[in-house]
Amino acid sequence: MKLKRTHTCGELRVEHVGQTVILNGWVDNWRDHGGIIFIDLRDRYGKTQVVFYPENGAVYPAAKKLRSEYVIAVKGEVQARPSEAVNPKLATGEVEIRVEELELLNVSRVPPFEIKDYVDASEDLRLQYRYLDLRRPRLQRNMILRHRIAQFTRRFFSEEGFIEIETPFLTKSTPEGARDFLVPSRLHQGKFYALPQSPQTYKQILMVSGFDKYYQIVKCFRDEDLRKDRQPEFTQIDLEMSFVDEDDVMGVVERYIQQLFRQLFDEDIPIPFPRIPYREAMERYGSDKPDLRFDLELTEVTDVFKGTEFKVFAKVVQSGGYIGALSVPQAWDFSRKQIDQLGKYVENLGGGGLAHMKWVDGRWEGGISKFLSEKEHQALKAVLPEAGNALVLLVADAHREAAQGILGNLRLRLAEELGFIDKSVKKFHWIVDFPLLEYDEEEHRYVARHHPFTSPKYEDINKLETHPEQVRARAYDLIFNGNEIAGGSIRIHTRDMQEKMFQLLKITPQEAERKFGFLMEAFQYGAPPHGGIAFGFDRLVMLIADANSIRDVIAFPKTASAVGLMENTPSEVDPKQLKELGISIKNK
RNA sequence: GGGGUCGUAGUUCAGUUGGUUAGAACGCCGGCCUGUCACGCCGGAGGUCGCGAGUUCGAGUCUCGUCGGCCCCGCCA
Repeated sequence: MKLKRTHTCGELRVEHVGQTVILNGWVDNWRDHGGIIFIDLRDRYGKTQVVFYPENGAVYPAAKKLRSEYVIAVKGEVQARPSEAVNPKLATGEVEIRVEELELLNVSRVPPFEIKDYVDASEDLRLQYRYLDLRRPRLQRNMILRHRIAQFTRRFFSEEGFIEIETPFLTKSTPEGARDFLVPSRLHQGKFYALPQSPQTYKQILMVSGFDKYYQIVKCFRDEDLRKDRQPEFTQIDLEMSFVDEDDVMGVVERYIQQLFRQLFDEDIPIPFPRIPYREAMERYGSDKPDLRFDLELTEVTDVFKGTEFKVFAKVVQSGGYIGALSVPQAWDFSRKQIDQLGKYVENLGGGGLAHMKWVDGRWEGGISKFLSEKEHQALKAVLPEAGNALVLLVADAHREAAQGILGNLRLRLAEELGFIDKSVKKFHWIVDFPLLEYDEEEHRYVARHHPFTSPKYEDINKLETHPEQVRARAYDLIFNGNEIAGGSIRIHTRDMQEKMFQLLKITPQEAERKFGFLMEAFQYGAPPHGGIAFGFDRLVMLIADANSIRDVIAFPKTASAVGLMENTPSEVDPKQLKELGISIKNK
């Protein structure tokens, strides 16, 4: 190319008037008036209007042929626009380039969709032509935002004394947790590496090595089904610190979030964040990641129905279950159809059903009201929050948390439907005191709720063998507007405790040795007390960018079925490659 | 693995009870236009109605299957 840019397309202002400049970029929009031709030239910095006049016989005919997404270089003088032609919507809107020279750097086929934020295209098309989608201002903004947050993150943790250390991608498959992506070994046929679900064990080993404060912005891999906020490969901000307790880890995270919003967006986020025990979150909001931008709390009404004639509830009460209610004044006039839809939603969540009744003008009506006694009517009214007319939704289940979870989902759905959520509000809080273990019905054993390296709370250690389900973990999750954006814990750092934990998880000493022997051995050489946390980086960026999906903040994401539409992955491989790996494909 | 939803022009969508030649907007192509900026005006081209069966005199429309996108449940320590 002859004409190399002297400025970007977002740069020129009135003070450049009179200068001769060169711009490079893409034809964003062209307006041919028969005589004068205007072209908006675009690059990632912005747009600048360039003007071709018919009097310039050398370039004018070539300008006539320019089309969308052609790549051009223009040389010319910056001129002030006539006052009536200033475009206030454009940062460069007070000036334009009177083109003297034009160089066509490349032509473009007509793109499958327009490179404009205001033009919609289906997501599969956008993913297939991801390079064009990424050329659009919105995704460019998202990627640049992601870059700024990543840069801030490195600067912040470095200044806090954290060392960035890379950990391997070719790692060891582990029995607990998510399904691993496996990588076959050519040099060791029949053996496999696993891509890391997280650098968990490596960062703990780094603590044993004395690195004290470690961080990394790192890819992690989990072979599980996708969601709008879950991709098979995703990025974590991973931290680990030695000689710390919960307050130290949570403290540095709070400073990080506060500084992030202050330095990047000049926004004040108050710290420390509230800490809500897991139990309380479930009781009040029916979620371990409640959205606190709106109220609407659950009410336990189990006692109201002690000795009830209403069979469904009677059965639940007898089995020691839970009955909870959600009283929604704003939904008091919901139609039969709307309530039926809520019922279907509950069924889809795996709930037994949704009971309802309405408090209208001082009395109960509709739904299950006719099956309840006058005493129950009064007791229910007394226990529910004071309100006028309201729709009351009731969920009963033998399993307390199952019922609460369903009510929690209803709470969220109703909040969205009824517009309770103020999008401008940012609510951060911690969930703490998680159960260490939960019982896995399928495997008939306890499994770690967080991961098997999480330390139990000191005061609960004596319950490890007698009441494992009551033991609380030294774990904490950071919730941002109802999204889990970080989770971590204080770890086990002695071999004895780690062995005890594996024993509780019904992992045999042999298996523990085979899978985690290196970690337990390391613990025998002066492992310091340590703990850490990991952020879902994509999620954090998604929430800050106000994007609808994690895919909008990842340059090359996969579809919901884990397919790369642009490059067509996964794909079959050459039989020769398989042979080298000692792998044969079993036909279905 | 299960549930929901969508699939019609290059794109975003409309398409009545199953009935003549499947429409609109944007984009694209051609013409006109010297101050537009999501320019304007005139004209034009453009369709395997995702794919495959079936029902029917007749299917974009109904049925079954299948493929794909998206959302949810399960799953995600």
